Amino acid sequence: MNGTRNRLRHYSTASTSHFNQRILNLKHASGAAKVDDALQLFDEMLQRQPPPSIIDFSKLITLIVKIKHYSTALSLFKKINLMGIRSDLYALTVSINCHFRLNQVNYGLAVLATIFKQGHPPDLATYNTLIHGLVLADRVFEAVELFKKLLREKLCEPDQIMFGAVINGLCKVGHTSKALELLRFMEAGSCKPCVRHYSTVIDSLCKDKMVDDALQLFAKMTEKGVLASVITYNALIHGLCNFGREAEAAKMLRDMEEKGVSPGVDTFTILVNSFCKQGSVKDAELAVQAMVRRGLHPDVITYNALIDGYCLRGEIDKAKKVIDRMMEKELVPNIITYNSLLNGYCKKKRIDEARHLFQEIQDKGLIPDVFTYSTMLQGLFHSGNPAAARELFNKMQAKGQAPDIRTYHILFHGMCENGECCDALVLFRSMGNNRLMKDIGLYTILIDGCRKCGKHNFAMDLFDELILKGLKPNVRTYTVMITVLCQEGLFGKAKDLLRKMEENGCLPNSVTYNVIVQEFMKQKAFQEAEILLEEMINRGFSPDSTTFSMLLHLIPSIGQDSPMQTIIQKLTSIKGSDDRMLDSISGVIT
DNA sequence: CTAGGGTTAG
Repeated sequence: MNGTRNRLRHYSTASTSHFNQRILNLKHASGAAKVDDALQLFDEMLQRQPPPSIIDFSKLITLIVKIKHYSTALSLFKKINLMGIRSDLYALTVSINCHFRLNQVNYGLAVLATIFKQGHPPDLATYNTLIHGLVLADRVFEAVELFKKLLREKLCEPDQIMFGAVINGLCKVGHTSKALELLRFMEAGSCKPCVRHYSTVIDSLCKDKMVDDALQLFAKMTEKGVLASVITYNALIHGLCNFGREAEAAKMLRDMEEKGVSPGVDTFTILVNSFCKQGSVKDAELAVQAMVRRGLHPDVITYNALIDGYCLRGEIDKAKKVIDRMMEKELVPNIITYNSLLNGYCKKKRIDEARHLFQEIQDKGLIPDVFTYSTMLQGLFHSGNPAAARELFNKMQAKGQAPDIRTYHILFHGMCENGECCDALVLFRSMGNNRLMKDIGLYTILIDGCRKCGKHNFAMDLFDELILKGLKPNVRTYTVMITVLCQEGLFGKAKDLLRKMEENGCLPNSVTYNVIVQEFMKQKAFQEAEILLEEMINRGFSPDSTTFSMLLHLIPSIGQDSPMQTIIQKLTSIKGSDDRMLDSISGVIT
């Protein structure tokens, strides 16, 4: 009797270790066959008598979860349960995770109910899975509520992972200040924040345009002896770049290397992208050289940034050369690569080549996405073919690519640009009460579109309408509206609106002032133009080239002691002050 | 926590 049991146990252990070895082998395997191999192993395990334990099955299924085959994982759990093997807390927690990832939150919660029914209290890992899952499913509020309940009722002691999930959730929904509070709470307590927590909040602050606060937090973190990681630096470099602070970003790169943190391909890609966006592809190329010198290989994303940079400047041939360069490195251009190229053609109104490329993309087996269609739409409108554009707009929906807000911006702008503002308004009205009707950008496009079509009344009605709806006009909306009023000769109202926008917390910018000054000059309201010109200069804005040349043409016709004369003098002396921006940058990255 | 593409005022 005893001998039999021992032999059995011995046999069972041997088979388990056999499976364990194969599970371990699979763990380090990669490629497409991995799932198939795992499934085969699963079947073998299922047939084994006596069957392996739930622990062994969970090990295997966890591998399948890691490659994101959540529904497969769930079906395997179901199979073993049908075979009479009961899930333990670990297995149930993995199931919850799968349901959440599949956006089946309610099923996940049903599994939680099973956990309670089985009489095991959930452990920290279960709660972490729940909170993380709720955040992933965009149910951050519930995640935070659960977290608070756990704290309040002392159901568990939150660890760094739980704090991390909550901080991440708060940042995700834009409550960065709450995340910051939680970070302070951690600093004061026993579960101290680590780089990940700081990095999440730093990244979120940067995305909230509070780069300086992010830098402050970075300094504080360093003071506390927490070492920054590549991710921390990437967030800061990205934030700085987004606000044109490339020189500081480059300094940050230096700083990280001095501290022994190696920048990654992504770090350089951020810089490449940023240099391209602000028009300096030359610096972008230098950044690529710098990364290669460090033994890093530019990837598709890096090359795409460069290609986009060239396309934005209309240098399509150079962009194509970059594509050749990346293909030599055996990197395959993707839809994003071609979208940039398509955008290049469309912006240059090379519509035949754009159409050709659009076909070529599909011949290559790539599927045009919202970006592709939106870009092509814009090209068709821009080259004066609104009918073809409308047709494509229908086609994209038929092909299952739903237009997004930007597609609609392009559509309505395109229609108005082609004199179809009445059709645009009809279409706008027919769209019902969805998010589009509350989009201030779309209203701005329509107002300006009606203005360009000469329908000033429609423009003014739209403005009243958006105010009635409680929408907040932005600088662009006000600027367009001021133009409408000026062109109607309603100078008093235009000036009132200029004051009112400020009262509403929306400061006029350089474009606003240039537009109003130009309109006043066009209609020979020189006194008014002069006052506003003075005001704009005092606020640190300078006339654009149009305003400037209008002023120059005025010189012969105004008196020597006119105030306009002194303004012109003032202007000629500050000319040329903007040209020393980009020099410092190329020198910093070496 | 992790870099890339399409949109609106002169």
